[in-house]
Amino acid sequence: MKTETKRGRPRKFDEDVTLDRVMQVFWRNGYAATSLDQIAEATGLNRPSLYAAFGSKKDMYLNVISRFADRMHVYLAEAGHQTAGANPRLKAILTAAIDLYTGQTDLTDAPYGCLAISTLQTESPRDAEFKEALTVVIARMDKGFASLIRHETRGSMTEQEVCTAAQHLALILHGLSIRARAGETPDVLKRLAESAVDKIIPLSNGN
Amino acid sequence: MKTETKRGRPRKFDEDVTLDRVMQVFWRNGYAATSLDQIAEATGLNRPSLYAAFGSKKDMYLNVISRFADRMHVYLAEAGHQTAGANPRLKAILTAAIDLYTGQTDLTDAPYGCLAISTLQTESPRDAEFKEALTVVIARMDKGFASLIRHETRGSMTEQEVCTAAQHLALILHGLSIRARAGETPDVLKRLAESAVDKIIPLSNGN
DNA sequence: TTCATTTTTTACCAATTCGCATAAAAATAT
DNA sequence: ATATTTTTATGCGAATTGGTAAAAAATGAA
Repeated sequence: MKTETKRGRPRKFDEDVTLDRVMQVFWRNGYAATSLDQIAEATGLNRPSLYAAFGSKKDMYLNVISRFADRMHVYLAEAGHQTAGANPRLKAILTAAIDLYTGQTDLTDAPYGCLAISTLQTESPRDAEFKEALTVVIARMDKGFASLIRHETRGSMTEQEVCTAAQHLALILHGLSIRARAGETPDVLKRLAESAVDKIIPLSNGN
Repeated sequence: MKTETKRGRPRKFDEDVTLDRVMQVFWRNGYAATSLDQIAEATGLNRPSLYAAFGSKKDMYLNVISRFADRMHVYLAEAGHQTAGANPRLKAILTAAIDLYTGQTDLTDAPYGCLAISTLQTESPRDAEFKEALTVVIARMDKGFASLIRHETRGSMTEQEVCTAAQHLALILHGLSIRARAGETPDVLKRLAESAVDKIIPLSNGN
C-alpha cells in the first residue's frame, strides 16, 4: 500500500519544484501584483492546472508562505548549530538570514528579503487570514530566538529579559530584511548585524 | 501679485485634504492593491479630476510617499526636541513613531505602520523609481538618527560608532513598523523600544 | 479494444483595471 | 451678452484580472 499505481493521465510537473517557482514569483512581486498568468508562465503550467493542483491564488500564496517559513526555520536552525554560545550562535543565525535575504542561498538567487516581511505584511490590513499568518510567522521567530537565548544563558537572565532580547533580535532581523530588499549588500548588513548582537547579547555574558 | 484671481471653474476640493485621503488608501492597501476607483471614492473626486490634478497612479503614490516622509520627519523631530540627552531623545522619538504607526496621531487613525516600510518596500523589486525612493527614505532615517547621536554625544563616540548606532535604531524602527501593522499594541511596542534604546545608547553614556 | 480516470488544453466569462476623449458646467474677462 | 478658461462629469475602450466549463489527451484497468 505504498505507491498504488495512479490512474489517469500522469502529471508532467513536479509539485515541489513548481511550488518553489510559485514562491519566487510572489517573492518578487508580492501578493497583489502577482497575476496567475505570471505564475503560469513561471511554472510552465496553465491556469486550470494550477488551480486543480494548488487551489486559488490566495491558497497558493498561503501555501508558499508556510513553505517559506518552514524552510527558513530549518535553514536558520542548522546555521545556529554550527557554533556554541548565545552570542556566536545568534551571529551565525543573523548572518545566515542575511545570506538568505540577499539571494546567497539555495532558496533563491534574488535579494528580496524575507518573503513574509516583504509581502505578507503589506496585505495584512485587508485580509484577516493574512494578518493571522503574519502574526504567526513573527511569533515563530520570537520563540526561536527566545529558546536559543534561554538555553544558552541558563539562569543568568530572567525569562522577561530573555523574551525582550528575543524580540529585539527579531526587530533587527526584520529591519535587515527591509534593507536587503532595498538593495543593501550582504557584507554591510552582516557588519551591522554582528554589532547589533554584541549590544543585545554581549559575549561577556558568561558564554 | 499674490492671488491673481484665477480664471475658469473653481475647484471644489482642497488639494491638501485630498492628498491626505489618497495617502490613507495607499497606506491601507499598498500600491498594487489600490485602485483609482477606491481613491476616487475616498476623495470624492472622479478619476479624470484626479488625473488632472495629481497625474497617474504612480505619480500620486510617489507624491504621497514624499509627503509622508516630510510629515514624519517634522513630527519625529518635534518629539525629539522635548527632552535632552541622546538616550531620552531617542526614546521620545521611537515612542512618537510608535504612536504614529499605531494610529495615535493626527496623521492617521489606522495602525498600519510606516507607509514607506509597509508598502513601498514591497514594490521595490519591480520598479527602479520605487526602489530609489525606498533607499532615499531609509537613508533619511539613518541620517536623522546619526545627527542626533553625533550632536548629543559630542566626542564620546567615533563617527563609525555613531553611524552604526544610527542604523541599529533605524533597524529597530522598521521592525516596530512591521509589528504595528501586524497588530501589536502601542504599549508593548513602547516597552520594547525603550529597552532597545537602553542597549544601543545607554543612559550612562555621559548624558 | 473499450472503459474509467486523471491531467492538460483551449476557450470563454464577467468583472475590474487605468487612462483618456469628449462634453457639460462654472467661473472670469471683455 | 459673448468669449475664454478651467474643472467636473459621462462614458468609452483596450487590456488584464481570477476563475471555470468543456473538450482533448494520456494513462491504467477490464
